[in-house]
Amino acid sequence: MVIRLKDIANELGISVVTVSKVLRGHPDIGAETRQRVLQRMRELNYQPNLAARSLVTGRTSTLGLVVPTLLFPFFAYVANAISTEIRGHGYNLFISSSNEDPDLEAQEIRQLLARQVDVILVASSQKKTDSFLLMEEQHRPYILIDRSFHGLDANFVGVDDEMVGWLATSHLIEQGCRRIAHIRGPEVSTATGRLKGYEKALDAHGLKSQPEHIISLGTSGDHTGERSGYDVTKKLLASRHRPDGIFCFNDPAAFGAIRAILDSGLRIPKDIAVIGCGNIAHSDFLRVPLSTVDQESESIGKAAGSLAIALAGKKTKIKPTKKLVTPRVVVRASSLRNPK
Amino acid sequence: MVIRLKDIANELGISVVTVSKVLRGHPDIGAETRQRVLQRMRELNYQPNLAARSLVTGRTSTLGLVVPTLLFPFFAYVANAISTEIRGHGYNLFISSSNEDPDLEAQEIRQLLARQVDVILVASSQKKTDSFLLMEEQHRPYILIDRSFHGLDANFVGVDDEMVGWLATSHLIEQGCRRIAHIRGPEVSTATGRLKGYEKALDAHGLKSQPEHIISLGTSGDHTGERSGYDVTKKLLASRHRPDGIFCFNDPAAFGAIRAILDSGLRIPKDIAVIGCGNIAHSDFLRVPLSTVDQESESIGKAAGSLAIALAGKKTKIKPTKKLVTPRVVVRASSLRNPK
DNA sequence: TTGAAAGCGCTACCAA
DNA sequence: TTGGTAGCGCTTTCAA
Repeated sequence: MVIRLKDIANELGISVVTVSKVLRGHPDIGAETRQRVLQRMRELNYQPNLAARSLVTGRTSTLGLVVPTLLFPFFAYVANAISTEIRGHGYNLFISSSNEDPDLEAQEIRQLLARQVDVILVASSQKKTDSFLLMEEQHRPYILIDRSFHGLDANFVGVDDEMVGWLATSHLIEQGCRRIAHIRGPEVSTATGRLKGYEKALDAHGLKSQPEHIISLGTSGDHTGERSGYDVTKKLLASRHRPDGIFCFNDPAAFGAIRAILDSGLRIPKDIAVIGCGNIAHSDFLRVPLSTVDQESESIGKAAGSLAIALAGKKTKIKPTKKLVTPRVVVRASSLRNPK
Repeated sequence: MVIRLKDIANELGISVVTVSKVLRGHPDIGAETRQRVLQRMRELNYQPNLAARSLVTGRTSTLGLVVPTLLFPFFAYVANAISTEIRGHGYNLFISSSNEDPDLEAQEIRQLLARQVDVILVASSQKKTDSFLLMEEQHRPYILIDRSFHGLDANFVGVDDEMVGWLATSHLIEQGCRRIAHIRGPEVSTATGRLKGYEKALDAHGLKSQPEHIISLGTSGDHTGERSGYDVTKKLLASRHRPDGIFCFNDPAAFGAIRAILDSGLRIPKDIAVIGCGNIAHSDFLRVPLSTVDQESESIGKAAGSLAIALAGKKTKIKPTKKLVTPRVVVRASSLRNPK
């Protein structure tokens, strides 16, 4: 019922090799033969068995993407962009989500290796680098997305997190904030980068970074950070030097921060200005439209997709590529104190 | 460098068949042999080449999912739920997005067929059923998600759209609305189902359905429906019988509707109550927290995933399964006129 | 309990 | 320009 090369060859009284060559657009085939074959393929709706092809060529024209979750829009956007980028190059994309669980992630990577995917793209939530060493060992190219690892010289595509922190903080400073707090994320490169940018911006403007103004978003059971954002903001508001600006690691944390501030009877941005990161959709419909730093997820996905295709099938390991995308500040009401 | 069955067999001085049997947990292998093989596999980090296995077995243990876009949270949630559901069953999921383009969708389906995926899951944006007939022809099981087709007796998993319309409209009626408008979606099953539920609810409560109160969301270039929602609501507000309640096809349209209503100096929900559909994340942080009908995307994904696994490898076509998930009204400020 | 042989559908290589 | 042969890594069948 499913047509094979051999069926077409038999029907037309020619060899499978000839049909195979036509299929792949091989040059040395007679025009007439080519036409006959192509027509029959079309009539029969022939689709080559790509699993069989893979076995011979050692390449599958598939990519594997592992993300912590698709529920967080950033990863959905990246996935969509990769998918769009590789379409038309004959590639297909396996997507699996690790639910932020390092062990599940390692297992997904092993599974994708078994699937012989040409390149693995991973937004990792691991602490250890075992999975990456496994890929190195098997000479499978891989690309880190969003989160990088210290001491691992790998392909990387992500936003320039230090610049994220720098831009967000500088913006608050420009708006007249002087006691700027930072609600930071967990111990991964994105959070440490943003923190560093925050500190540099304070320094550059002669502002002192107060230890009590850097507070960490708990992660336990709070998927997006909304609730934690609320809780830690409450603490910030109670501190001796109440901040007049807060840079939040991500938008959900900022949602929580805004709720906490309004609950306390303070005004945004007059008393406290708030800026988040991620540019979650519809943030301009919020009670207080949220200023944010856009991570340019589409650019990241596009760059990662095309890098993956470039890497696919390269036998020799080439020098890892690092692509840092430039973030962009989106100013809305939550931080706009001095309308021009 | 990549280990094969044969390598292990040679090392241990046994045959590939024996190793293969151990790999698959075949019963008739001696305990000692099994242990030796398993240990060596672990030491070498052996991963079977699944492409080779597929070629023999005719099954790939892969599923293909085609969605219009991952940018719309509903599809991201469904995809995530499918991914979670099939994990641990040894399945991997190809995800591709058609960007709402019927031709691209057809092409993606062909490609997935060539990949020999065991089952195809598709949230279709097609008008024609050619792709589905192709899958039938190749005896590939497929599952329609979210959108069904008239006259196509296929597996289907989705929310009960008629009940969505019924629940939303009934809720508005309970809140005292008497002139209820509906901003409907395009000519696909989801929109027609919700419209039908809307009309039935009006009927059941002795309310007349006014033609001018049913207005269609344009789709051109407005990805989510926000802008169209705004525009058509403006029209509704200008109509002779201004509605006192609006049921919107989806949440973004409702965002637009809310903006239009507030822009016109009217109050929500006092002058006009609004309810959407989809329960987009963070809708409780909006200027006016949005009431909505939750489509239970996780349930849909879970059901679709387990159905897919049940279908995989079934040679004979079995009677199509229809799974209708029950929607759930989420009441927030945009429609709550009579707090208890 | 173990293994030899055959073959899945395709492509690479080389000869005609 | 065409095609025979071999083989990709695995599983299936059946014999030992």
